[in-house]
Amino acid sequence: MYLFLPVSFNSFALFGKLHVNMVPKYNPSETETRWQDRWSADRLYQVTEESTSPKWYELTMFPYTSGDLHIGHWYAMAPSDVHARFRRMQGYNVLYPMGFDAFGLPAENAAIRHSIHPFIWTMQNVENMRSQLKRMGSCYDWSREIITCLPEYYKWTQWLFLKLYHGGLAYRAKAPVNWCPLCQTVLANEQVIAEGICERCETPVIKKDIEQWFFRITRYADELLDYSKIQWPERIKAMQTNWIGRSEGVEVGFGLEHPDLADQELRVFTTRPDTIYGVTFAVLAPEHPLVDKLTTPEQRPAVDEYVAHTKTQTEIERLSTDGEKTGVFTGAYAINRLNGERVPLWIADYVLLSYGTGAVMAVPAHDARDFDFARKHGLPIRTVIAPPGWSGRDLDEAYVESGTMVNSARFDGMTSEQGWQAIASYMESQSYGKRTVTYRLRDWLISRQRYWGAPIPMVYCDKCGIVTVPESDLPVELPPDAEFRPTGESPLKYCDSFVHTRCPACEGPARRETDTMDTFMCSSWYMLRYASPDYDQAAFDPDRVNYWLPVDQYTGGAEHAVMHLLYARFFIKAIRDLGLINFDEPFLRLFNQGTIIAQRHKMSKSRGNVINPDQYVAELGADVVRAYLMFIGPWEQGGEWDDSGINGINRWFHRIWTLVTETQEASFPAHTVNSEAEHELLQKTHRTIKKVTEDLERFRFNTMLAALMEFTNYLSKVATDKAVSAAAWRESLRDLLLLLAPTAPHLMEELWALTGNPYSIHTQPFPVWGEQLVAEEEVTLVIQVNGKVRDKIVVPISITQAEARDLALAQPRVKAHVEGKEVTKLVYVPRKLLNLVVK
RNA sequence: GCCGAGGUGGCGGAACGGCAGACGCGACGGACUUAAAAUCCGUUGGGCAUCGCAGCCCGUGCGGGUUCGAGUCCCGCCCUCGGUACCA
Repeated sequence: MYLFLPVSFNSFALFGKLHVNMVPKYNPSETETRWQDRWSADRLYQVTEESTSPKWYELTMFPYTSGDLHIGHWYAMAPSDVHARFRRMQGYNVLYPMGFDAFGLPAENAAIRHSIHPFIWTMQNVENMRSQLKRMGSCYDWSREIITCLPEYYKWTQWLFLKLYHGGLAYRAKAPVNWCPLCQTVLANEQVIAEGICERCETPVIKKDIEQWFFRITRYADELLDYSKIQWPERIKAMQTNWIGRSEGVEVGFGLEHPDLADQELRVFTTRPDTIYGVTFAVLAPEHPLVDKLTTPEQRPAVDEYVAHTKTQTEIERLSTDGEKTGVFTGAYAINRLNGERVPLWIADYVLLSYGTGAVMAVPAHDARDFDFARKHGLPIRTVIAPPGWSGRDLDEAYVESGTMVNSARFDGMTSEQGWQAIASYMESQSYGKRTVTYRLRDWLISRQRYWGAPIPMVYCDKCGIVTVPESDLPVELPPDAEFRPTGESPLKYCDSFVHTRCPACEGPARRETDTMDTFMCSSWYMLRYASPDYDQAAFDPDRVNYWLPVDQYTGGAEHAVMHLLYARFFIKAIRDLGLINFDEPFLRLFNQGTIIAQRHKMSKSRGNVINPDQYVAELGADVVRAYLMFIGPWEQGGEWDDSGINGINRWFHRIWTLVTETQEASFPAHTVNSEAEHELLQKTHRTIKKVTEDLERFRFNTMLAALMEFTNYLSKVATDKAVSAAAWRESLRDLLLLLAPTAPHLMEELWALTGNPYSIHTQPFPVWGEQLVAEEEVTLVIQVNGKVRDKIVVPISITQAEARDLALAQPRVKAHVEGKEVTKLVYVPRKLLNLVVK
C-alpha cells in the first residue's frame, strides 16, 4: 500500500547516462540490498587499531537469540547505528560490533517442546537475526561477531570464572536462595522482580536451602556507589543506589540471660541508636538461629506453629499481608544495656533474616512497623524523640523525623542527630555497640540448574574436595547428547559421560559440577571480547583492550539497570583488581532509549502485540523505518507504535529523490546574480549543519529530522526560484545528502552516486559549519506592551536600545497601546525583545 | 509509601525565563485526472469580529507565588507511566 510511485523523469541533466525510455523509480528493496551487498563485499565497516584518528567505541546491548527482530529491537538499534555512522563521518576510528547473547532457558524449552537441540535452535535464530540486522542497513563490523554459546567464547567465560575463584571472589555456600519452580532453577535476587516473581516466566519463586556458587559483588558495594567516572542517566544511577541500599547504623548487643548460650548476646542492627531508650521489645526473624534456643517451654507450641506457618508461605503470601503485623512471644527477654530494662523477645515475619542481623530492637514510638506491631499486641509505646511543640501526650502514629530527646536519661535535651552520635560513641566505649554499614545488596548467585549455559569448570573429588579444572583443559564443553526431560530437570545431572571424570589433582574418579553459569556472566565481559575476538591466549588481548576500552557510548534499555549494568560494573572492577585490565568502568556514557509499546502495552509474544518490521521494510525500505522510529519522539521517552505517520517520512524521502534527480543544475545561473538569495542559502545550509550536528551529539533525532525536513522544504523553493548559482545549489544539495547519510544510508548512497560523486558517501567527512555563517545579522525584535506582544520589527543586530525604543514607539500598533499613558519602565533584551511597561 | 520520568491542538511532538504549538500525521479546500490513487498549492488551537485587510480576548493538568514577562523557576496538590517496597 505504501509503494513508491513511479517518478516521472522529464530531464536527466544530472546524469545523462540514463536512457529516457527507462522509467527509473526508487525501488527501496532493490537499491538497499544492492548497497548492502556492496558494503559487505568491500568490508566498508571493518576497523583495526591501525589508525591515527581518535578511537570511539560505540556499543548497543546485544540481543538475546529469541528468533526474530521486532520493532523494539529496531528502536534500540537503528538510532545507535545512526550515531555510530555520524561519529565515523566525524573522523573517529569507530568500533561498532554486534553479537548474540545465546545461552538461556528458551532454547532449552524449545528442546523439550519441539525436540530440537538448543544449539540448532539458537544458531538458526542467529542466522535469521543476523540477516535481519544486515537488512536494517547497520554498519556493524561483522568480522568481530561473538556468540556466547560457542565453545570458543564460553571457554573464556570459564577462564574468567577461574580467575575470580582464585582471586577469592567466587565461592560456594549453602544459603536460602530463590527457586523458580517453572524454570527449575535458582535465581539471583536481581532476577526476582516485584512481588517475588521470576523475571523470565513470572512464576512466584520459593526459598530453598541449597549449596550454590556466588560472586562477591558485596565487596564492591561502596565502589559501585561511586559514579564519578561515568556519565549515566540519573535514573539508572538512582536505581543502582537504591538496589545497593547502603545504610549507616549501629550494631547493638542486647544482653541475654540463658544458661545454654555461649554467646550471651542478641545482636540487632539499627539506624536509630538515638531512639534506644524507646525500645520496648525486640523482634527476631522466625528463621533466626537463636529462636529455638530462647523459646520457653510454655511458648514453644505457639512459636513452633508460627515458624512452621512462615515456612509454608511463598514470598508473595508473606509480603501480601498488607501491613498486618503477626508474631508471637518467645517467652524470653533481653537486656537493654543502656537502661538495664528487660525487653520481651518476639518473633515476627516482618523481620527478615537476610537483612542486617535478622533481629531488630523495636521502638514503636518512632518506627511505623513497630508501632503497628505494638498496637496489635498490646506492647508499650514510649516517646523518646519529642516532635516540635510536643505536649507530652502519647503519639497517634510513629514519629520518625528528628526532634529533641526525652526520656533518655543523660541524653535528654540533645537533638536526635547529636544523640545519634553520642549514644553510638557511648556504646562503642562500653564495647556493646559498633558503628556499622549494612547493605541491601546480596552476593550474586551465579549457578543455574540448567543445561544451556556455560558449565562451571569445577570438579568434586572424594579425596581432594573441590578442584578447579586446569586452564589447559578448558573449555569444559556441553555434552551434545544430553537428554532433555519434560520434567525440566537439569540434563547435565543425568548425563553420565559428562558427570564422570578424573580429578585433575589426584587422577582418581571424580564428578563434574553440573550447574551452569547465569547468562549475565556471559554478558558481563562481552564488550571486552569484541576488541580481540580472535585472541586465543586469554579472554582478550591486553593491547587491543587497552586501545578500545572502555566503551565510549553504550545504549540500551533501562530494564537492565540492576542486572546486566550492575553486574558488568562489578565484573570490570573485579578483574581490574586481579590485574587483567587497568580501567574502572566498562561504559563511560550510557543512554537509555525508552520503550516502544503497542496497544498501550509492552510488546510481548504472550500478549500477541509484537510488531514485526519486515512488512514495512519490504514496502518502504529500511531507511524509512529507521527514520520514522527516530521521528516519533525523543529517543529516551519511547512511545506507542502507530504507523499512521510513517507515510510522512516516505513522502519526504520521495521529495528528496525528486528534488535531486529532477532538478537540472544547468537551469541555475552559472554565476552568482542574486547575492542576497545565495547568502541566505548559505546561511540556511550552515545553520542546518549546526542543528543536525548538535542534535546528533545529544541523541535528539526527532528534532534533527524536523530541521532536515525544513531544509528540504527550503531547497524546494530555491529549486523553483533559481536565484542562486549552480555551484551554490550543488554545495547545499551535497550537504543535505551528507547530513542524512547516517539516517538513510542506502538512499543517500544512491543519490550520492547518481549525482556523480565517488563511492562511498559513508567515508566522507561530516559537514562542518562556519561560525560566521550561522551568526545572525538581522533579528526580529518582539515589541511588548505590558508583557503582551503588540508588534515585531526586523532590525540590524547592531541596533542600540535607544534606537530600538524610538523605532518601537513609532509603530502604529504600539502607539495604540501606549498613547495617553506613561512609560514607567523599559525592558530591553538585545536581539530578543523590548517590553514597554505603561501606566 | 519511597525514588525517577512525564502531563502542551484531533494525534505524535517543538519551544537558552522572551512570538506557545516548529516539524510531521490527520482533516478541510483547490489544481491535475474521465475517475480514483499518488503528486502539487493553500487552510488548520479555541472564541469574538470582519467583504477583505487589520484587530481583540482566552489558552501548556489544578491552586498559589516570584518576575516587566512563566509551558519553562519556587511552594502546595491531582493524574499517568517506569522502578522499588515490611531493608530496621
